[in-house]
Amino acid sequence: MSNENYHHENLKADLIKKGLKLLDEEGYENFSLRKVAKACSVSHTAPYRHFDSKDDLILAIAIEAHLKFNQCLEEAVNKHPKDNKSQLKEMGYAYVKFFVENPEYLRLFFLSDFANNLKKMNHESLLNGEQPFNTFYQAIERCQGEIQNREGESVDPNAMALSCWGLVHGMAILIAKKDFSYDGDYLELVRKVLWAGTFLDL
Amino acid sequence: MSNENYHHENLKADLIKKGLKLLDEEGYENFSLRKVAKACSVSHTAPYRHFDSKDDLILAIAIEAHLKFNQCLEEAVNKHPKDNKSQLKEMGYAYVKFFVENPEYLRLFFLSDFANNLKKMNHESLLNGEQPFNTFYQAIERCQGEIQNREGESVDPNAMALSCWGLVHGMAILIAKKDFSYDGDYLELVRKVLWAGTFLDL
DNA sequence: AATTAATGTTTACAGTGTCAACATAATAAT
DNA sequence: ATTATTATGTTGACACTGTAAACATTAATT
Repeated sequence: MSNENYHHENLKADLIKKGLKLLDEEGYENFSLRKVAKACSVSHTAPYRHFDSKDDLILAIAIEAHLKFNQCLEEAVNKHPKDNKSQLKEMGYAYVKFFVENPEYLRLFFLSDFANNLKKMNHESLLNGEQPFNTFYQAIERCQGEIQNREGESVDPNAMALSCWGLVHGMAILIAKKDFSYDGDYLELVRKVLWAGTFLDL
Repeated sequence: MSNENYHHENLKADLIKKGLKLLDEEGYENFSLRKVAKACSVSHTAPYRHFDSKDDLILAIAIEAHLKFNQCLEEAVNKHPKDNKSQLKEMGYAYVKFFVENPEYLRLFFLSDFANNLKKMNHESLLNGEQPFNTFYQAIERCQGEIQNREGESVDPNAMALSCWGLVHGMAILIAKKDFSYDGDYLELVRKVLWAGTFLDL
């Protein structure tokens, strides 16, 4: 560390941090490698010593964001230590809330390179129990025994998973993207949907 | 039309057509104005005589695609001329099917500039009854009188709309993006979810 | 027939991701 | 301790992008 101007103490971490900030501020569309480099006061090719490509940096940022997301979901679970259904409902609410409050993460999670990045991510660092979709999925599985439909039959686990996840995911996107317009408190409406006695009371 | 090489008979329509094709083939990420221009055998700035910007062309393409989407939804409605609930279920199925078969349209519809383009579109040419989300929304409204929850109470229209739309939208995205992995026929599973006696049987 | 508008082309510019060649600092091997 | 090696930075170049300005040609209007 003799010449402070040459070696940036921890550039890799800084690129992720500043990159996430840039993404928040300017949006996915206006995100560029060179801007991130400039934000870190470093030459425009310096990131290549730490990331293979732009997509690779975005992937790293996405992983970072997933950790935040996962934390939100787990906090929701912990609100209802012994009630599986309430866990799942609370988690659905947190799921929507997270994306409504961080709409830019939607693109990061689900659009960065359409399945490619996310697929890679799933197979790598997030498979060690920190994957939010696993967190969500597991909560669904814990409920499975407790759910019947109106005829008292048990429910197809796959149909239930798709249904729960789809509902929550769809609401999050529609609201975050402002496609669903409603003249009131969106999150309150979500609460109503999830606790209406229909969700999970198949 | 004396010199065929100079004036391209109907460049505007051709740009939209070839643009849509390019989008299908190369994906949103690799879509470029110059490629579309080249596909139309025209200089790279010619599109600017018909569209203000790249986003403006994409918007026009998105409108074109919405018409296709809308057609799918209306065909679904017409399968059940007098049964509002069946109309809505069939429409939900068509909704998912459309995006599963045309995954690239997801980005076009919901990511082209995050609400900006779509918002413009909603306020312009698609407000004349051709807007698919209106088609969907109206089907929901037609059902409203027929739906009660388990306690026999009528359901908050807004909660119902968000719930129906959200479920279908979410399933479409999760499946199209291959985030929901299932070892079987996805569309059959969707059918099961929608006809399980839970959807619309609040 | 002359003027104007519509629709093309060429050229130029700044911004992008990425690669190759080079420079410096930190580390390992002698 | 000196040297060789590796890690991490910089500079410069390239092809590609969107877009604006200046110019050219054809179609439409007067």
